[in-house]
Amino acid sequence: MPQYWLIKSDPDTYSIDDLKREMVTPWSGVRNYQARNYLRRMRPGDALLFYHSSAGPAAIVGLATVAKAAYPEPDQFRKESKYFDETATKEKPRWFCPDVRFVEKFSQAVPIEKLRAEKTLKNLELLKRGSRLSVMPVSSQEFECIRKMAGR
DNA sequence: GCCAACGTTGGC
DNA sequence: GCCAACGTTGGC
Repeated sequence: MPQYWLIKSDPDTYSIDDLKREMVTPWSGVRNYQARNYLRRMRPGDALLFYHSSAGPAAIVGLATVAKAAYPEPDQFRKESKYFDETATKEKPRWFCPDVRFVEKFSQAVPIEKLRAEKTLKNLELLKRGSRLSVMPVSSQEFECIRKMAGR
């Protein structure tokens, strides 16, 4: 059974359009342990809701899928990277990233305001007070609800 | 740009 | 191991 997840990205840094152009990208740069643990649980074929944060209006803007299970993230070893982590070693990597593949960009994005108005989504991690997790699981019911809201 | 909420760091 | 200070996130 595929699992469902939501991944956040600041579109000024990396948008759904960037993913559409690249098609596949390593989901690197996550530096939060809970989010990392979720990334490590992802399996090829899992479905990903792509969320744009910080941009007016914040919204779920499309779908992606896991192309490759998480592996040690290269940036943690690269001194010149902003994600360099001197505590990480090749023997004991600290951070992991899956490869993510573009699936579709919604013709109508689902803004956070509409998500909040939906009863089915009342427990969605994204909507919890002060939620800052950038990777989170989504139930199949929540996933289907959001897909319907996007007109799919 | 503001600011509340949160995770991390580091002194003790 | 506590907790204050700090930096970051993210909605508005």
